[in-house]
Amino acid sequence: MESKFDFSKREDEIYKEWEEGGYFACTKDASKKPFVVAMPPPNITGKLHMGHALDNTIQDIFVRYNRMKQVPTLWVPGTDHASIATEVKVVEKLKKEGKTKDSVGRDKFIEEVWKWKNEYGSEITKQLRKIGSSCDWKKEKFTMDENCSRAVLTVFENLYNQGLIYKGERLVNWCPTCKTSISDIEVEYEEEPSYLWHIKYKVKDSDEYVVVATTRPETMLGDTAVAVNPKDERYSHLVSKEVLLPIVNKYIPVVADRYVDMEFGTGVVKITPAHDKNDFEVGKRHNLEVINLLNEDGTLNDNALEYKGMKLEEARQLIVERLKNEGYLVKEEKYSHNVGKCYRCHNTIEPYMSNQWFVKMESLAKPAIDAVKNGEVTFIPKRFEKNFFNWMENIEDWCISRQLWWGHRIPAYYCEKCGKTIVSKDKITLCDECGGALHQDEDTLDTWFSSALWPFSIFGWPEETEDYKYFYPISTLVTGYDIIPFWVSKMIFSGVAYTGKVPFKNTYIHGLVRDAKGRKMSKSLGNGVNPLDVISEYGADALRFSLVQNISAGNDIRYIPEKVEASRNFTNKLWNAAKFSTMYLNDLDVESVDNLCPEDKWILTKLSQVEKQVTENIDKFEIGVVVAILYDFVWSDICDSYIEMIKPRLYNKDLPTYKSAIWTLNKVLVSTVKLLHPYIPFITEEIYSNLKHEPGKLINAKWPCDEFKYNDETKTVNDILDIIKNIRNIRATNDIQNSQKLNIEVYIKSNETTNIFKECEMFFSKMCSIEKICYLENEDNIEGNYISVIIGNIHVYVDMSNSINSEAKIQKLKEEKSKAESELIRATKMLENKAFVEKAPEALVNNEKQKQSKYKELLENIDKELNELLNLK
RNA sequence: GGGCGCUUAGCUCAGUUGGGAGAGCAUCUGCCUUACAAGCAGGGGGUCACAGGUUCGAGCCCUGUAGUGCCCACCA
Repeated sequence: MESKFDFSKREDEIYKEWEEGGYFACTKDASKKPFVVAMPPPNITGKLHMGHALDNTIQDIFVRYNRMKQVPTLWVPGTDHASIATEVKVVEKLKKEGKTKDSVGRDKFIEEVWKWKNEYGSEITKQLRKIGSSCDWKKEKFTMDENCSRAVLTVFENLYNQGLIYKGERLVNWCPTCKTSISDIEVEYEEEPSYLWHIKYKVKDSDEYVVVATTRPETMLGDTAVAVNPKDERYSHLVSKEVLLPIVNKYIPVVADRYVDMEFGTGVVKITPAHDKNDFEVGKRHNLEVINLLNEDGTLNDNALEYKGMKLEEARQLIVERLKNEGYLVKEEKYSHNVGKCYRCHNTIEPYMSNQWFVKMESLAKPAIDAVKNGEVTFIPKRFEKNFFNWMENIEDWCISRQLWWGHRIPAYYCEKCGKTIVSKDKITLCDECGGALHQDEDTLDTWFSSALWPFSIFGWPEETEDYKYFYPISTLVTGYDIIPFWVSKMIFSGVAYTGKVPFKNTYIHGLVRDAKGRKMSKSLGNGVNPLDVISEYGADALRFSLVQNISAGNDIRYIPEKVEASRNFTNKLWNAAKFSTMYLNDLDVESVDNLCPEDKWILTKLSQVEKQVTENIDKFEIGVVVAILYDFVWSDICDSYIEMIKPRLYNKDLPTYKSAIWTLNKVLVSTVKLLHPYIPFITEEIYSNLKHEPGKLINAKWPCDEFKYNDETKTVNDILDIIKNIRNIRATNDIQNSQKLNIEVYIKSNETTNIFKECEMFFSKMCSIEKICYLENEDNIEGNYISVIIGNIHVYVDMSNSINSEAKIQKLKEEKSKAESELIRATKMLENKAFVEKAPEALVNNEKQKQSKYKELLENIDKELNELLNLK
């Protein structure tokens, strides 16, 4: 084996072998329930970031684990057409060429986007290969594929026919930069400093004024009323009178509406139905005129008098100036408030009247809520169910139309002759009523409309394909909590509504990857870490391992470079252990061995225990726990203990136990790389190829399920390791170098333990430089300068006569004494507590009793030794 | 305003039905011992945010307080 794993070269090569060898494909087996994962499709404009790295590592862990358990396993990859993001990219590209969307026209533009997609859209899938995602690329899907599109159109038509999709003039969130509507959840709010302007309106036929407070004085051009609270006695006499709207110079009514908060501002609100959601509702209740002030690009339109053509910001300044000059402005108060921003371009969103398509949510939400409530879908961790309920129970109708060209065009057709609207999943050209020509709706659908269908559209739904029948619903969805409202909840209600089944059983929710200071990684902060850079420096295995080490579901993790380094060190440690074992593998010419030593039985038993724990925890989605168990097993048990214990055997070919050491080491490493493969797939595959095992690659090797249970050997070897640690500690505290040999005398009560102990004698010389071991018939005759180590039923006396440092020894004994005393007190106190003895489980009480007698005995011994030493002085 | 988290060693975090506080990194001491200095051996370090409660027993369950973060709502 090479001295180091050349990850930069081998990771790519190994991945190629897997992909070209067809190892990612799933062989259907009707007798087995498959394990299926659908990758959250990244945007075709996307670049791999740490969130993808984490999300895909977790999916890959579950996938590789199930594959090795010989479950038919399928992971379907794919990408999302990302309407806004992609359209923006292509518009930018056209701009550089001096063209615009309109100058090239719709058909040509779409062509351009496809060209762009074919050129750049697979960037992200290449990058996903770099981190080792074992998905079946032959089944890769795209949300604008024929199949997926068919699903989208079918759903649209069905929902329309059920009356669950409607078109209407509504106030929507309008992004003047992207020139499209966006849904409520696509608006992000940011707090911005501003002013609260107090403006006075004169009451008609009276000398009285009312003062309104507003953060948006420019919208007064579209005011059609002022409102007060019906209970507000200050203003009740004004209700249904009229006030003069400054600048516009027209009278508008005073209305009473419960929406007005008497406590806030002056208690009088200007009502602009066309540009504020609440005002729109008030307007509906009072039949107010709706005056739209804006063009699509966010400039003011004809209704804005002399401010026509200006940007809102510009108009605001002029209007405030003018109000001031004309004496209408009574107060200018500093105020900060939330401003809605587009989640794509981060420009300010305007509430804007337009004709849009909506999905009626209420009847769709309910069955989805039920599916989660009755456990058909579970969230891991469970607390995210509350998030889901909170979102679904307060859901409003979903605005699904977008004024974009890239995406699924809405399958609604309008008759130019009779005006009829026909919705059809199939392309139609003539009106079925009057035979007139039809033209299709210009809008496209929200990207999330198609991703909502992902778990079944990828299998060919609405066709009842073989794949759909076998693979749907998928087993586990893995995603971050930030897209529960965008995507997870939509998939759940869609699955239930259209296929009659929940789309997935388990939803594993992970957190966000933040920077070392806990900040969200973002372009504007420039604190993003590129996973590809990390991979080229440390390897994909190290990155994967560091991302899942010590994580718990749903909680954010911080990206800390030292953690990757530690992970790299771990993979290196594993590599070296394997390299060590391969030095001897040529001599392993037998299938099985019979003369196993206690340490072999010990490590094999530990392996069985680890295998069991790993399986149990991964089945509970406890990835962080699994990683910790394996890390400890490899580093501490295999490397620090087992390999050190068998070195004397390996260094001597003539020993009858030479081959059993090699056999065991190989056996343990083969199983261990299997257990580790889901986390660090590349290096384990490479190591596996160097070990002795049944033919084949690790990626689909059989998950180990060896059952070794040598309890006596395991207990005794554990105790011996404990004793060795104590002797090493005695050396350190007494400043005794390893070059100076020590002798020990051993007393063991049980014959069984004595036999095992005797087989392990050589550990003492190798691991803590013990020269001579004497066995005692009883302990009564112990005399002279000894330090005792008592572990289990093994009593070891370290002969200190040649390494006299009586001060240090007295010190050490005193420490031991005080420790033993406090332990004894603790146990005694607990046992004196009647309530404890009566109510605690019996095993626990017995345990304390055992401790009590053990420490009593220990204390006697220590006292004896101490007295001897003190008498000597 | 409504909801959900978090607070455990210097740092980053685990801690799964309540049963003597853990890891990695950092730190200190001693080691180039023929798998590995990306290493080996040993050590130090915590009133589990605070205050009450339930319990024989609480990091864990309940109530409250403080700090901190996120999501939803959007009072102009």
